[in-house]
Amino acid sequence: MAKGTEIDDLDRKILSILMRNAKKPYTDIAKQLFVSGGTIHVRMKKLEDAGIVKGYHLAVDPSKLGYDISAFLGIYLDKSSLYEDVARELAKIPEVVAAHYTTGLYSIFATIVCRDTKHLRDVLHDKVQKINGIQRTETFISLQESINRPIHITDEPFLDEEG
Amino acid sequence: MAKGTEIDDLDRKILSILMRNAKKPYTDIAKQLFVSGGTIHVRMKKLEDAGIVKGYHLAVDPSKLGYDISAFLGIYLDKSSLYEDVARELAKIPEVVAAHYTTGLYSIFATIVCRDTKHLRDVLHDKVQKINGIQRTETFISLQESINRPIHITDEPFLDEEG
DNA sequence: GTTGAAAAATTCCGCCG
DNA sequence: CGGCGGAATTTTTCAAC
Repeated sequence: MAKGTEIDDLDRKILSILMRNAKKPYTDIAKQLFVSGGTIHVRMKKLEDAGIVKGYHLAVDPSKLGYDISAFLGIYLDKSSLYEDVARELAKIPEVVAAHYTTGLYSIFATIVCRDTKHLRDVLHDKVQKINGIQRTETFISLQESINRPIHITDEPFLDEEG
Repeated sequence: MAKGTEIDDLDRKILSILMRNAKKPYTDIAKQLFVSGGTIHVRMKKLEDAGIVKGYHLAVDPSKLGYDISAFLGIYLDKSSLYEDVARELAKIPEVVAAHYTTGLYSIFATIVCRDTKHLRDVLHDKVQKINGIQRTETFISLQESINRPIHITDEPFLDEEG
């Protein structure tokens, strides 16, 4: 895996700012970091071309859209070699927003977001449990999300809007 | 909890598009949905004011920034009443990117992102295990992330870039 | 990495259905 | 009242240095 892209401190600072507020104008970031707007643009193009920046996403409040329940699923497989097949089936369930192949107790760790407890029950019973290769699942319902933030990639404790 | 904001199908479609690509120009979205650019702007302002849109984030590839290990932590507390205190301490650890108070086996479910196995070991041993009130933890290392996507809020199976 | 000018997008406001 | 359309402002983009 060739590593043809050097990331310096300026790149990390730009990313750190945009991870928190992707709408911040390049001109503002430039002022904050004491470089020109063009430099931010060139750096971002490099980071996008290198695949380091994967996309720009809107963060929404699921509960305000009627999605009140999120839950984590620890999934036991009949055989761990079935991982690919099961992951493909999980991807077909729109309520599944994340899935990881993991070490430890479970083979797959998935996150699902549902409207209410009935919806959750339906997804688990009618969709997840029907997937071939899943032995059983353990469900952890999230009662409260206390932390949700991007990874921290700079030395600074905080680097956010306003310059 | 007053519910003073009605979300219609147009709002949901706009959100669905921007959740996948927050950089998409309002003018493009307007064309795709057969309304004017001004309408997109007004709707987005409403959605932001209502707190439905919480922010705009850059998605980055952690491994390309040298963060190769992500892991899930199932945390057992001495007493579940300690949740607030423990959550506050977890928030001080920069490597902790998510934490949920959950039903089921664990009291808290956390996600951490680290550079390598040594870094992970240091975070677990020197930071997490030192927190008062944590009885023990179970660690699930993610070997592969197969699904990671926004919640699905429209009837359409897909609604993305290009109009 | 910078500058400055052209192109594009966002934002705002008066008008219409 | 909610959507429309154009004009003013701001931002992005891209050349040459």
